[in-house]
Amino acid sequence: MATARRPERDPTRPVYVISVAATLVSAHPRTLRIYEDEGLVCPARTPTNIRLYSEEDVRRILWIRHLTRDRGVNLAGVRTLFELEERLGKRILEALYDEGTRERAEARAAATPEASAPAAPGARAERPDPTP
Amino acid sequence: MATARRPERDPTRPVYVISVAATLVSAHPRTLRIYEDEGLVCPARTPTNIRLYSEEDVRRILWIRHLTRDRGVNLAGVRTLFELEERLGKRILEALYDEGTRERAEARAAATPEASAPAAPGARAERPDPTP
DNA sequence: TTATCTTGACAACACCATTGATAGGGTTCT
DNA sequence: AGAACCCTATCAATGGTGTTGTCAAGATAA
Repeated sequence: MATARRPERDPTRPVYVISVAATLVSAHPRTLRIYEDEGLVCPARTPTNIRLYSEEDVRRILWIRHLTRDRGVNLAGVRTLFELEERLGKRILEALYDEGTRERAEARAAATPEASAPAAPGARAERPDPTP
Repeated sequence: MATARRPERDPTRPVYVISVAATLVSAHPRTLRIYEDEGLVCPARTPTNIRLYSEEDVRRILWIRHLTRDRGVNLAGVRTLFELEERLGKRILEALYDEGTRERAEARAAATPEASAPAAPGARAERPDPTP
């Protein structure tokens, strides 16, 4: 705090209302509500029940969009993938994005402690903290 | 042959023609051909081009049946799950079947080197050895 | 006040999974 | 040789899914 230059860059912070989030992921608000009904995303709510999506929520939705649109996976498949990811502990989905290089991925996993994902396929550049 | 007591217990051995394999997994032969067209199974062929499914092939198909019928995952989702499994090295799908025990799964993964699968969920007692 | 949010229902559209039937032709077994 | 199975390929019916869209009646935010 103090400086107030960088207020709160927490990616878990709920900030986007549904219309904004829908625009960010190129989907209909209706679609986002369906994702929530299916248990794939859980946006926060204001005290007055308005949905607020965080960066992380948006990222998650971008994964859903990628899996469904680019890979043809249905929502049941997405649910299974997410469940598997949670069960196994870590970001297994990103392995799909390392096109053809498994060995190097393992080497990198041993080298870097975090941050190896080239962001979600549809996601733009996900910089953890540029702090200009 | 010889003793015929323990002929070949190799689960990779191609033994079942399509009609038999279809019966084993409760599916139409047509369906099995579709799975193959989709690249989800690769049964061996006789020199005269007849499909022969191994125990492993049958198990794989049982996984497909479980994922599609019980979990509602479509074939694209199955493909993604299989791809992920191959990318990550090993049997991640079984984590879905360990109802509610992740920590123990990790402990077991460090302990046992192989063989932990309780067979495919939908699979009925999976007789690996009819041995007539 | 006006725009945007909430839930719920209904619908259209195109695609998908599965089973099934058909055709013409090859293989296996009795 | 004949029956029963396999091959590929095509066409179709059935039921389900993903996505977008709209309408309603009401709460919230600028």
